[in-house]
This record gives sequence, structure tokens and C-alpha cells, in this order.
Amino acid sequence: MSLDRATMDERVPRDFETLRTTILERRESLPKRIAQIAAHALDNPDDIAFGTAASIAASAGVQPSTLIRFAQQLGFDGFTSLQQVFRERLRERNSSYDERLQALRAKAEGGAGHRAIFDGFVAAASTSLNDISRTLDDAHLEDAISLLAKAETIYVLAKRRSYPVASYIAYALGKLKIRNQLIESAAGLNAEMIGFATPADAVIAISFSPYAPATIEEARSISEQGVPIVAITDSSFSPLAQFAKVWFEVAEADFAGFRSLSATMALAMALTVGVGEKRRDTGRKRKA
Amino acid sequence: MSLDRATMDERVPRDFETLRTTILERRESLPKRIAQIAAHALDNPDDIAFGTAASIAASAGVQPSTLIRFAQQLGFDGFTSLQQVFRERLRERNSSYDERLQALRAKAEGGAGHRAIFDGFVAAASTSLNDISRTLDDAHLEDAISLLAKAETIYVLAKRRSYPVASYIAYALGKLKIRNQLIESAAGLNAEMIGFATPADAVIAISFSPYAPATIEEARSISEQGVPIVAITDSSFSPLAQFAKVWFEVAEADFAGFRSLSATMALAMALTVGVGEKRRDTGRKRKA
DNA sequence: CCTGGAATGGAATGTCTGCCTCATTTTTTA
DNA sequence: TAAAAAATGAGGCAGACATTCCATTCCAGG
Repeated sequence: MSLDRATMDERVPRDFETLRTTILERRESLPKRIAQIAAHALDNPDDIAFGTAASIAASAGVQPSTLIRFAQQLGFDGFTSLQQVFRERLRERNSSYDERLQALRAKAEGGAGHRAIFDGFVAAASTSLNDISRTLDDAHLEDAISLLAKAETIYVLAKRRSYPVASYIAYALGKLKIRNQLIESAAGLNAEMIGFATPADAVIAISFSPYAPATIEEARSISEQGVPIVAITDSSFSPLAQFAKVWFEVAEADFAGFRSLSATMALAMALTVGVGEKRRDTGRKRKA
Repeated sequence: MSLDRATMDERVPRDFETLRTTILERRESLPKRIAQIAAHALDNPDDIAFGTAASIAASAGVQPSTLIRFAQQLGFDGFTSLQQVFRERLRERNSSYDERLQALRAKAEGGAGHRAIFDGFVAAASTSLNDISRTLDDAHLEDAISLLAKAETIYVLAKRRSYPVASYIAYALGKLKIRNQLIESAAGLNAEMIGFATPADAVIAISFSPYAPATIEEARSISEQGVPIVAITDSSFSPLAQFAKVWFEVAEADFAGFRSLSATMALAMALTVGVGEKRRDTGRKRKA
């Protein structure tokens, strides 16, 4: 009993990723019905893991025998061995994101020592990132970037808890050679600084509850001068929202009374780099 | 055809969590062999999902018929329906952390528009958090917190990219009523400020490659005064590490040339709140 | 110590499984 | 266009499967 060389030389994919890559590589060269199964398999891996050859074949619209031929073509000795790979994928895949977070939170609440505190902040940051990734509105992002990209100078306005974000935005804008002005409260010259802003400029204002009165006041004053504002805040009732042309609602999780900044940071970076890219593109177009 | 009332009234657990709870509730009242299976099922849910009645029974050390009786006792009409619940659990559990990150990264690389940039930063932040969660040394954390908790004044030293973290630490320490001094470069009075520090104080210094020369220089000068330093940096070759009593290696992922700050932030928060807690505890002990 | 009923073990059963084979169709090659 | 090769469909078969049934064991109550 001897298998032909081609079959023997072929390494049988033992893990899902390899299998996936193999299938995608050969996609073009596969017979019609086999390709049909290949597509179905990659689209519904869970069905392959749990179904029977007959049920899978039916839902892929082919004969069971074709399914077996598909498996054999990949180097498996039958459908069952192929199925093992799909099952292993479910079995070995890490605990879900939620389970991981739950574990972290459990450690943070029940755990002793300072490691628990650390875990709590990591969990809060992860949760925040997860939330914003789900809820961020693409259109708002585009609008905000367009608005900021047109500005001559970008003013960055934030106090207290939000100030670290503002300082990072200022740093990043500087690195991208985008003219910007961080409005700090240090020297008490904010009113004068704000006075320089014109409708050709733009503002990134960041404030979360409890809103720093100074931030609100400055935002009002600068919006009355006709300067468009992009706001990052935490609810639609935020006083910042009413002054803003575009505003983002960012819900940050908190731990030990300190809210995370990770989601706000990610958004801030996206805005900054987005503006940088947009300016480069526009610049190129103008030159051309 | 009529089922007896007891069976009819009993709601069949349709999801894994309900099933789990039900089993744990009845644990005491279950016959020996059935309990044996119950324990095995909750300990090896994946095996129940994939195995056959015979294989599961064997690995639990019972007869297949007992397995079926177990399922029926829970209100299922057979082993197969019970198995569905275990399979559903695997099917519905969210895609793994890695898959989620890969998807984000894929979108960030392949995707168009500014959403891709945002996804990239979220992915970088998640990766960083994940990494630090794995690699952070609990002992270092304890050491650093002890060191900082004893300090009369905590000096916070960071420039450029790390400055946002420093400003957040300063903000948080302030909220916790812990005396601290942020060393900014603004007024050029850093040397004088540093001169005030004594060995009874402590420093949190943050710097990543390319290390801001000023930060290094100030760290050196302050350590020569005998002030202990807790450093957050990115490699053991960092010039900061040599001056530090305790140092943390934080590997931040980057996107579009900007490194994430999320891991550093989480660590910074943990240090800050950890010091706050330690001080409260010590205060209580002293009073008592 | 007996006894009735529940719990358990193990073999019997009928269904369904994966896989093979072979006839038929489609595609490729000459 | 004819012949050869590959791909496909469909039925059949051996084995594995979940389940049932019945004999045996265990255990509480008298």
C-alpha cells in the first residue's frame, strides 16, 4: 500500500490558521464544488466543527462525498480529521475577551496587594477601548478631521483630568508640523490667547464630568468668535456639546475613582494623525 | 401522551450558565454516579461538547447509560440535547482576544479612511495593555510603591512623549493629597527644583527611546543627591535604568509612528493609587 | 435480617455516520 | 471533434453512535 508522492509530500495543516492559508492559496486551482465547500468552510467554521458530513454538505449545497474529497485533497485522510482542526480551533482559542476582562476585574476586586490595583486599571482601560471601538461614529470622525485639517491653527483646550490628553495632542501635532496652541491655565493668559483665534482656526476641546468651569467658559467664548469646535466629552448633555460643531461621546470606565484615559487617547491620536494625513493628501493635490 | 408534572414544570436550561447554576444547586441531592458526571461535565466542558457519549462516559468513569440518565434528570430528552448546550457555549463565546486584535489590525492596515487609523490606535493600545498585563513583575510594583509611599515629596520627571503621563500622575497625586512636584521644562528652573529634593523624597521618572537628554541629565543629577528613583522606561539598556532603585520595562506597541501610552498610563495609575492606599494603611496603623 | 425501590452496569438495538465505489457528467487534451 | 481525464452524484456498506431495556447491586426502613 503506497500513497502517491504528491500526497505524501504535502504537509497536512494541523492548525486552523495554516489550513486557512492553504485553502486561500489554492482557491483558484480548486474544482467548482470543492471551492464551494472551501468558501463555506471558511465562512462557517463553527458549522464544520459541530455538524455532520451530511448536514454540512447539505448546507453548502453539495454531496457528502464531495466534502470528503475536499478533506482528502487537503491531505487529510477523511472528513473526520479535517473536522478535528475546526474543533481544535474552538477548543484552543483563548478565553473570550469578556471572560478575560471578567477575570481581571475579579482579580482586581478580590485580589490582594497592589497587583489588584494594577489589574483594575488594565481592565478599565480595556473596557473603555472596547466600548469606543463599538460606538465611535465613522462619519463624526471624518467630519472632525476635515474640520481640523482646514484650520490654520489648532487650539487644544483641556484642564485637569483631560489635560494629559491635550498635552499629548499638542506634542503629536508638533511632531507632524501642524501649527497648534495648547491653552494652559498656567500664566492666566488664556483669555488673550483665545482672543487670537479666528474662524479660520479650529479647537479641540476635551472635558468630562465634572466639567472644569474654565474649559466651558473658554469654549463658549471661543465659539462666539466663530471658531469651530471639535469636542470630546462624556455625554450629550455635556455643556461642551452645545458649543461644538462635531462632538464625540466617550464613555471611560473607571477604577478606584480614577477614570481611564485610554479611549480618549486613542481617539485623540486618530484625530491628530488623521489631520496629518489629510493635510498631506490635500497638499499633494494642490501641487498636482 | 403526557409527561409527568415535575418534568413539565422544570425549565430545561438552554444556556450554559443556567445549566451550570442548576447543577450546582442540585449537587447535594444527586446520586453518586450522576454527581460524578456532573463534576466531570463542569470541569471539562469542552470534552462534553466534542466527545461521544461513550468517550465521555469512559473518561468520567461511568457507563454511557448513566450519562443519558444525567441528561434526562436535568430535563433534557437525551444526551444529544444536553450536548447542544455545551456546543452553543463554544459557538457563542466571543471571538478570542487575538482574533479581535487581528481583525482590528487587518482593518487598520487594509482599511480605507480615517476609521482605519482609529482602529490602529485601538489595536496598539490593546496590545500594549495585554503585554504589560503579562509581563509586569508584582515584586517590582510592591517595591516601587513602598519606596514612593515613604517619600515626603514625589517628584515627577518626564518630557515630550512621556509628559502626558507625568501630568496625569501629578493630577492624580494631587487629588489623593499626596505632595508632589511636576518637573516641567517651561520656566527653565528645573535645576533649582531638583536641588530641593532630599533622600527623604522620591522620583518617578519616565522616558522612552529616544530618551530626552534633559530627562536623563536630571535623573542623574537627582540620583547623585541620593534621591531614590522609580523609572518607567522601555528597555534594560535605557540610561534611566542605571539611576533607578526600581524600574519597569514597558513595551508599548506603536501605530503610524506614534507609540501607545495606555500601558504606561495603567502602570502610572496603579503606582499612584497604590501609594495612596499604602499611605492610608500606614496612617491607620500609626494612629492605632 | 428481610424487602421494596432506587441506582447502576452492561448488553441489545436500530439509527445515523463517514467513507467507498461506480456510473455519469463535465472539462481538458490531442 | 474524439478521446482521455477529472469532477461529480448517488447508492451502499461497515462501523459507531445514542439510546433502551433488563438484570443486578445498593441502601434505607421495618
